[in-house]
Amino acid sequence: MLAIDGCTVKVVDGERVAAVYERMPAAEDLTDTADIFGLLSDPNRLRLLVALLDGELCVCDLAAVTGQSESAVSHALRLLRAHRIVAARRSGRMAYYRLEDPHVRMLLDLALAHTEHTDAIHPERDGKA
Amino acid sequence: MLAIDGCTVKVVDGERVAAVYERMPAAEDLTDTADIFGLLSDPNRLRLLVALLDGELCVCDLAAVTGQSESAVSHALRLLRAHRIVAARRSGRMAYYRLEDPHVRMLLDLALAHTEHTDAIHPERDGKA
DNA sequence: TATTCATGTGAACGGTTCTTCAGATGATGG
DNA sequence: CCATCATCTGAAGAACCGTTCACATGAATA
Repeated sequence: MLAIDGCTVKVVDGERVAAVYERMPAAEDLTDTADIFGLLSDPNRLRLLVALLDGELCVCDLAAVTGQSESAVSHALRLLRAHRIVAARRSGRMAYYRLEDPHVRMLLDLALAHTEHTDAIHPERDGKA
Repeated sequence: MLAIDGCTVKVVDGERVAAVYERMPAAEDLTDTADIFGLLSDPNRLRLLVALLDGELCVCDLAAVTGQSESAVSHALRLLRAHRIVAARRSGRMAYYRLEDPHVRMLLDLALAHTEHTDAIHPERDGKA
């Protein structure tokens, strides 16, 4: 038996449950991490970030490379900018964006390194053991 | 000028655009990667996966540790199972789940290692440069 | 200053996703 | 066989997200 936020729940392996519960990161940290993953969960945003991996690009070039409308790119960059994942440099009426968050860069590197030589799993069939 | 899927677009730095476009991973790979990130973008699913980092747990223990209904846990596990991120071992009427995908494990390790000592960015204020 | 151009923005529509509920399945024990 | 228990499932409603459109902003140029 284990008391979690005031409610007692039945469990099978109480000790493991208590131990895992102890090690569980704070709720706030988990939602922050989930937010980051959420920002990377859109193919078009992913394309933008991948495009920025080797250096800055202006909005219209980003639109060209990623095949999106400039408005869509602007919206996406706004989101990424709000989370400090991306930063803008102004030059006249142009805006040059760069990948600012080294943590996100690592996640991207790791993720891309693997997708290149792993067969993706498509959930057509249910993974019933 | 650059021809992308039949449509000619104006660009500022044509060479860079062409180079970046060359290095851009296949659309399919990008959507697969985005899907993975999407699966990690929900706090409750993240809790489940974190709970499974050190070993298998049954559904009801997962529900207890993560503070979700058993139904919600079952739905989440179904999704993760369909993508082979998680696998189930049956023992009578119990189902013990484990983290099956080493790639996802690496992403989780990397992400959690950083959230512990980085101040999260909350987009209350716009990140206007 | 008027025009053009790159970028930014708000509102709205359409699609997807998360949670819940009620019930199904399938194993266990009397 | 009947009841109970752990898990699974489908349907439904609400909340969320991404794209588009029309327009705003603000810099460059004439």
